[in-house]
Amino acid sequence: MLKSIILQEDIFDSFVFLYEMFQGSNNGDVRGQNTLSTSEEFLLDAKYADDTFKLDHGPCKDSYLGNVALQTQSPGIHKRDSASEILDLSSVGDPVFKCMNNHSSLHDHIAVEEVNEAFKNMSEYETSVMDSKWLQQHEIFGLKNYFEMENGLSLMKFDLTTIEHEGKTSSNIDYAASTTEPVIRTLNNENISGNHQVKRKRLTGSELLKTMNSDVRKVELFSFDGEDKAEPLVTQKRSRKPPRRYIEESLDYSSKSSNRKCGMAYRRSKDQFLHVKSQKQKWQNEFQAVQVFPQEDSFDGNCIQVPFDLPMEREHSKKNESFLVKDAEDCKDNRLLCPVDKLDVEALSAESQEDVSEDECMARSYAKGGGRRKRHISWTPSEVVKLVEGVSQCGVGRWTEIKRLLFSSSSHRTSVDLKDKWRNLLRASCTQLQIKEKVENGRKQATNHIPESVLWRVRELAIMHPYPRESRSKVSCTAPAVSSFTAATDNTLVPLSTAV
DNA sequence: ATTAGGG
DNA sequence: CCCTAAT
Repeated sequence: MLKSIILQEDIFDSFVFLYEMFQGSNNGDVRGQNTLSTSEEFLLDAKYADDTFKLDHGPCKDSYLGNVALQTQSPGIHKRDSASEILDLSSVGDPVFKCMNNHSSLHDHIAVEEVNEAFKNMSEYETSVMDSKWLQQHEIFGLKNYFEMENGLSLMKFDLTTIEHEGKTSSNIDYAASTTEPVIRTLNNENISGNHQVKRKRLTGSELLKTMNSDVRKVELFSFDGEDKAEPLVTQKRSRKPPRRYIEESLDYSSKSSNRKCGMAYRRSKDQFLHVKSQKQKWQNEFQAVQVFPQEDSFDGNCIQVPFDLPMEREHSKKNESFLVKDAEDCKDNRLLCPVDKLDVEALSAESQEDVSEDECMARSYAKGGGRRKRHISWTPSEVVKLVEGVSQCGVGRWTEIKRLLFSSSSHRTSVDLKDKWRNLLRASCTQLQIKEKVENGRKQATNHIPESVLWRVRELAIMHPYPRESRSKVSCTAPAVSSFTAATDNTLVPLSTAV
């Protein structure tokens, strides 16, 4: 039960409560109704905390950690790592609580001993609820939780010094043991360092940690009063479990031939180097395992992940709301976030030198994000035209050839991309044409940024070179519409001459 | 290594 | 776009 209490987030509040109660009720009658309710509260909270811990806490909402200044390449710090990150403060000489929020009655400095005394005076309940001995040793454990309190106005500054771990192949459990060693050890903690760590291990994949270096961090807690002026409270070394991003990065670094980290490099080398499939797939699997990992990294130090997912959302909303954008615009619609992207857009729309700038931008974006997913770059109409032309020349399915002929300059747009785009084009043309047939007078079918003429060519080409299988059904479903139209049109099977 | 196809 | 199977 004690370990559950440790996990409890509002432990500090509980301390405050007990302290107040202790002072208010004047040493004497602490085992009245209040105390009982306190005990229950503790138990309840403990249970709650345990549950939430099992749920792995989910994403963090508060953002006060965004100010954390990272001084190494370390990818970041898991804000809540529960038991494994309980600070080892047992060696702190005279630990004090320091209140940084004014609304608490426990202002300024309060010696832990006082609180401890408060507990001791609850003679009847200390055995059932609190373990005074344990409390003596770990008075401060609530401080860590205090770091994470919702009203936290605190700022954590992590001074990271990575230390080369001797045995690089230390298992996760070993690592965890060393991580939480001083505090956890005394906590009769089979549940914490046993179950939970094992669970964590399963999620992250034990292999990932094999090449980890353990890093020891000196944690300094600052309170800031509106200003940047920060006052160091506690300074303590600790070793912590490597966060997800860190895992990924060292995976990248550890494997020399892995170009996965930078998408550009990966794509490029894909064309040039020999590809070792088994290794690649192994990495992919591991990355997948990592991605399954619950999103508890509320922030990633040097990782700007947001722009990767955000644009997609933006794109959707934008498409729903203002869909009457012109063709020139909508190729930029999903890249409005960072100036780099705007650069990229401009480079894209300026079709001539798109290669160089694209590469540059891509490289930059990948360098930032770590490149777990290729950035979604909208297909420009010119690209679509090129693709259609390529299909008309080489035929459907010869994507590598098309890429070599027309997309050799653009290093993104792999052959697979071409294939996918063609598939999408097919679908788009199908639906759009259907819609158009259905609603002839519909106002400005802006639903497709692709020029209609291009779509017509897509259809023609689709008829000429029917797409292997899946689109066959799609084509067939739209075949009547097309056929009717082709019947109406003069010559549909001469697409090559019909320039766009 | 490429392609088709599902997600 | 990503991932995978099939070739």
